[in-house]
Amino acid sequence: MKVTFTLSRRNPAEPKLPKNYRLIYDIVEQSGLGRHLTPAQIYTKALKRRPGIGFSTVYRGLERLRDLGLVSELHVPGAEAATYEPIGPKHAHFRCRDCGAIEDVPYAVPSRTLKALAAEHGFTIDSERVTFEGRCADCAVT
Amino acid sequence: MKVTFTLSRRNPAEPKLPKNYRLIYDIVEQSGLGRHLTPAQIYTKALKRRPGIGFSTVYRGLERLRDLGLVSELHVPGAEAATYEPIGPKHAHFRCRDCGAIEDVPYAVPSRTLKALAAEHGFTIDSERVTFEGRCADCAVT
DNA sequence: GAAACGCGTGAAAGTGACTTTCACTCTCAG
DNA sequence: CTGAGAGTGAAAGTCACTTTCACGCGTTTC
Repeated sequence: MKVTFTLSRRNPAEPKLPKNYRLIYDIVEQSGLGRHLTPAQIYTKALKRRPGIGFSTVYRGLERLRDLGLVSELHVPGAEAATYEPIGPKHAHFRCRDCGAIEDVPYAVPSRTLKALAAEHGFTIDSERVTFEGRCADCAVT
Repeated sequence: MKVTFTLSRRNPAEPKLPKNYRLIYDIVEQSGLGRHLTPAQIYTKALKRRPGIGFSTVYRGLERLRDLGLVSELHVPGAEAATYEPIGPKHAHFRCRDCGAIEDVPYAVPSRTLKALAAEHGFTIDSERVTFEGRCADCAVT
């Protein structure tokens, strides 16, 4: 799945993404949907492809990519670090309280509901985050 | 482990909960529904009522109260620290990306949906967290 | 009562995820 | 070629939170 060139095709006039940032983008993208990488994991993978790359570069890259809307940042309560995933269809997350595994869950708050809430409270809603917690199939057995 | 605390609000005259934990509970409780206090804020309030109380005691107390299900812990992406609120009806949270204010929002994932998701994926769901992000009424004007 | 026990306590040090700083390097328009 | 600005890596800093530990207070057990 070569999405990598859509980036430049989408807006060729846009300033080129620095190659390290591009590398980080590729790593997250290639992790695939449903995978959730921590900055440390991304750094490890990046090191193999570009020895000498710094930790701070990875953080900076993730920050930039997040701001550009190219990757999605995810904070899950109970998880020690943030995780990053490719942009995909809206979904919720499930975290197992025992093993800490994070799974994608196909759920989104109905847009009708969002509109109603926004109208009622007088705010605008840009994004939503839904996280479930419980015990995953594997841990439930024990 | 014997649970010696009966913390029913109907009988506050029987505080078997260590007094510092009770103090912390009272502070969160008195903050009222819809308020969200950080440990630092709670510590400040606690200091006024019981000079000399330690930071660690506040953290320990919150941890205990959370485990006992007496207060609710809330991690909001973008907010630097966790916040605590009294136990109340299930609701979602809204955070303004500009001023950082956190508001309660009356929304909960339908229990029918929860059951369906749990059955489909083979996990059990103990809790859910829904957070919206956007611009609040005040900040939208500017 | 007195001794024994255990939970609660506060200060301080530790941890770990991120962030900032800074001197250096690379890139590229002019 | 050249200079300005963006990017970079190492290291130090920040900050929320956790752990440790010696002490103390209250309760239990003679």
